[in-house]
Parts: sequence; C-alpha cells; structure tokens
Amino acid sequence: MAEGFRSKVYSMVRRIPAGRVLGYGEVAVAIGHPGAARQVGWALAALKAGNDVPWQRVIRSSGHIAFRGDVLRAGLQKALLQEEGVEFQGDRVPMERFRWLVDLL
DNA sequence: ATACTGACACGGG
DNA sequence: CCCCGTGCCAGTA
Repeated sequence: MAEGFRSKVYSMVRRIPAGRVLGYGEVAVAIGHPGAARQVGWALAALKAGNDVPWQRVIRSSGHIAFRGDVLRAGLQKALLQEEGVEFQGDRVPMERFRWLVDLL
C-alpha cells in the first residue's frame, strides 16, 4: 500500500538533527508536497505522546513558534529547542543560523 | 460527493 | 508591527 502523507512527514522530521529547525513549508517541499504546509502541521498535531518524532524542530517560516493560542505547548516547544542548543532572539529563532540545510545532504 | 477544519505561507493595507 | 484575504490539500463528518 502507498505510504501515507503522515508517514512521509514523520520520517522527514525524524531526520532533522538536534539543534536545527525547519519551516512547515520546507518540510512539505522536502517530502514532495510543495504548498502542503498546513497538512504538515495537521500531521504533527495528530501525533500522540510517546512517539519518536522531534516535532519541536518544525516551526514557522518566520522563525516563530507555532500554536497561536496554546501558550503551554508553545512554551514546551521553546524549552525543548533551547535544550537542544537552538537560540532565541525574543520570541523567534534566527532561521539564518539554525535552519537545517537539507540541500547539503 | 460536498463542507468544513487546520501546530501554514505570503502579499496587501 | 498587526490584521485580513487567498491559496493550499489531507483528513473528517
């Protein structure tokens, strides 16, 4: 059977090394679904506790943490990223420095 | 099959 | 900087 959209998202996100981040749209392009940024977010939202997917490494293209209204999860995501060495300038991550350069693989 | 719903992106105002 | 509309498309009801 064909591999589901979610599986592609998960295997791609699992490849993002600690201390690096990627935008939702970038993940979409990487798995061959340009423009499907929202679906990437949807796939990550469907994750359950105990998974091995480093969801915190996927943020907005602007460098801001996702979760428009969920302050708790946003705080958790920021904390997890900082533990991995990702720095913040106020509320956003300087993508120029922490973006995972997929092209160089 | 139609009608929402979204952890988004981007251009305008 | 913020707010808004539009495009996007998998999954769900």
